[in-house]
Amino acid sequence: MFTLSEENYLKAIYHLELGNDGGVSTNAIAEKLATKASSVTDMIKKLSEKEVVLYKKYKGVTLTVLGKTVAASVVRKHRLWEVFLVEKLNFSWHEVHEVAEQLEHIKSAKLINQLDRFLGFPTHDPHGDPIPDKDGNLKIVAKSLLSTLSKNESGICIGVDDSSSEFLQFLDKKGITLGKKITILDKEDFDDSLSILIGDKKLSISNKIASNLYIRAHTGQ
Amino acid sequence: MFTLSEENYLKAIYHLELGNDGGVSTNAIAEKLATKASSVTDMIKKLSEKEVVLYKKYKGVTLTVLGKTVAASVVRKHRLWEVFLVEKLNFSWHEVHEVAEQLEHIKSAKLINQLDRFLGFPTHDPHGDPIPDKDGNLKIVAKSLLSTLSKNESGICIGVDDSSSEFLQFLDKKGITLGKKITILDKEDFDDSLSILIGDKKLSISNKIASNLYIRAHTGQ
DNA sequence: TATTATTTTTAGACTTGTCTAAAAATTTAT
DNA sequence: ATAAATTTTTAGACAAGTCTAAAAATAATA
Repeated sequence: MFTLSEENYLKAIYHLELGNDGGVSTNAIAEKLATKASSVTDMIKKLSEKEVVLYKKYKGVTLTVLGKTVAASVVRKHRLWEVFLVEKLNFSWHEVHEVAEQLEHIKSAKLINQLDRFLGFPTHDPHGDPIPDKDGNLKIVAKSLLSTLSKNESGICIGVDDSSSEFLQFLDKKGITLGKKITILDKEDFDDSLSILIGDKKLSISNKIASNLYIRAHTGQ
Repeated sequence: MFTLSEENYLKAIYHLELGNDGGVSTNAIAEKLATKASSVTDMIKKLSEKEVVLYKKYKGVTLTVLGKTVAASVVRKHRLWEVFLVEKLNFSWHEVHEVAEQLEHIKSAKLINQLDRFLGFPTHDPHGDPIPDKDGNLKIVAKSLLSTLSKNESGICIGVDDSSSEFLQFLDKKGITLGKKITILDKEDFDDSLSILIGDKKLSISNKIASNLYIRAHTGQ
């Protein structure tokens, strides 16, 4: 069994490994968890003894198969609870993270399996992130950043890269939500801003916004 | 804000105060929380500084108004989550306690208010215990132990005194659930066992069982 | 490659919540 | 009312998780 703190470290390492493949640095973990590098070293030693991470001094850390399983289970719980909060308790997508951060540590296999069933076995959370299955596997959906589309291309908005409360509330204000069709009307060379059509509304958005929105990738046109 | 441990102490004191009115003893708290009296003394000092309990050395402890509010809020959360688990996630009444013991510490006012609404503002948990309202008040329903009824009297089963997993599973096996009508057919002087009619079934139960079942009290016959 | 800068680890300390063992206060019984 | 038994508190210790400051290792630069 793992403590709340151990679970948080495993989750952090899991997310960091998905970004850069190869070992994860002490400093990167420290920054992600808003703690100090020395604390990370201490915890890594403990996790290493529990055989959930591989660790060589000064060489960074990687999750073992067991570690990956534990981390994925925490992520699975986090995202299922987020779905619950939005679908059943009328939370907005920008309000769920903090609460899910607590709920993800509740220990009960039956609870999470029944919750999964109750929610209809969802595959993605309210931000479009995939929900790991019972074995920790996640179905990767091909996706592109809106900023990479060309003029006249279009697609369905399926996720966000930055899921900070501020960004999500900004999207709410602009009427940008998951599932909506977006078409690039024009691209401005000067500042890479975009003119888009979303639903029946025309909007102008900055490149920064477009670089944080995922669009379902097309095979054909 | 209160730590998990502080909340557990407040809850324990709250439950003990409902039983015996007057100050709660260090030993009683220690037994309830399966800890040592010395640990209780330490924690009581901290709670006293936080002004949630009144404490005089060697004289036991009582909750302040603030302490009672905090404790009731924890109990409210515990019982609402129990309703959720039974009503929505198909848990049995004997499976909910352990999980609710964890869920009761999740901090989010919106979560608990929305959960309350989602469940239809329930007034009692799956064991028949009342759910405190937002202000910590609970509606006391007049109730009697089944063992106190006389021959030919009847009533509705509305709760249990002992809500241990073993007892609840025993009741399941016998087909005794909340909401069912029970009629005393006969009382045995020898061992105070009862012959009862529950639904359309005749059962013989010991006095120990009858002393752990609550029946809605009648004003008239 | 030698030196500087950065990253990582170690050493020692602090907090929270717990424990054991012994002392002090209270209660019970003679 | 004094002695015995019980309850409660104090004193000192420990584990988990964190921190600061300093040392060691690695990486970057001249």
